Amino acid sequence: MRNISDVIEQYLKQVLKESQAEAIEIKRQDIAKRFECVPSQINYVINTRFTVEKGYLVESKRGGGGYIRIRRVILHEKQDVLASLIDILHDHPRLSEQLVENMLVRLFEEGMLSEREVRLLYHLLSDEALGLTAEDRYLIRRQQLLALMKLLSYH
Amino acid sequence: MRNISDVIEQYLKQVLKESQAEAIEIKRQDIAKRFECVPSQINYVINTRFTVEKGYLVESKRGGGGYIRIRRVILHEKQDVLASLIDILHDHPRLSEQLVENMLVRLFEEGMLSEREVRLLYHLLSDEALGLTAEDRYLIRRQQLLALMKLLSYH
DNA sequence: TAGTCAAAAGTCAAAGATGGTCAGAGGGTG
DNA sequence: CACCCTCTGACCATCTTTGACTTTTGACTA
Repeated sequence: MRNISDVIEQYLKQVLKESQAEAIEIKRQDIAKRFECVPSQINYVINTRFTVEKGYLVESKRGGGGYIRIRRVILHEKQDVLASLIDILHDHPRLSEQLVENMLVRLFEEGMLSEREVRLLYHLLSDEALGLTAEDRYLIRRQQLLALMKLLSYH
Repeated sequence: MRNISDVIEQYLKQVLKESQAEAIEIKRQDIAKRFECVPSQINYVINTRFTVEKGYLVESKRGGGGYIRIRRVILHEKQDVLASLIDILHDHPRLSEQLVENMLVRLFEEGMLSEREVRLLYHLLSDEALGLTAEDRYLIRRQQLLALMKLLSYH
């Protein structure tokens, strides 16, 4: 594994998988020690790898007895997944390639898109395919992702 | 071998062949050092020798833990179909919904897209989904259809 | 009860680590 | 000689790592 962030990401996902529960609680300090990095590195990993659109919810508490709780979001209804993704679309003015990818992968994990469809859509929505200005790309992505959600909602 | 680019090309192909995997991951810096050239030389080699038409796919990541991944792919046997569609794209400045539909259906008939994929793409490329001005829609459609062809050109 | 303190976790910006782009110089070949 | 590859380096973009500084919380104390 090339960088420490990836290693920590894998570790946390492993722990999450092994614990049957839908959430795990960690101590930032402990994880930082285990991987010999500064504590804020853990925040970086969480902010970039355990995002809402990827299907994770993170809560935490400071002070004595503090913790970081990472929760895998489980939504049973497809409509709920779509609704939450639409919310995310509205929350993010800048729809980066990364965000688009995260959302598409999420749809795959939820069984709403095939792997091939994800690749296909990701390529069409990439910076490279769209060209234009960043602002225009954000707009197109929003439009097309909304159209996608709409289509998937009455599959 | 007369120039360094050819040497690097051979080297990378050798590594690719020897590793059983279908992809290799390199560090631009390392290769540049090994052949005593500037890093951007590696980009030159990749851009001129490892193109999609030649059956290679290249992905990369910047920053800490960055890499360049070169993947061998098998070209789709229906290159002629794609080429003719690309010609059509270039011949038509105004890519109407109708034209888009025709092209997608053609790809379906050639077995290159599933029915669902056609529906999906048609929806995303529709006037309704795109909004904007007619001129902008033509542009986006061209860009995205070209990206689609490129993607379909290999397995 | 209010104040104090230490123990978490959070934020943010700078520094570090890679890879990408582009335009111009250099060189070989018809 | 002209033209097309190659090669180079300055400058850019992106992702990661680090550390100083901030905020929150709970326990202890006056």
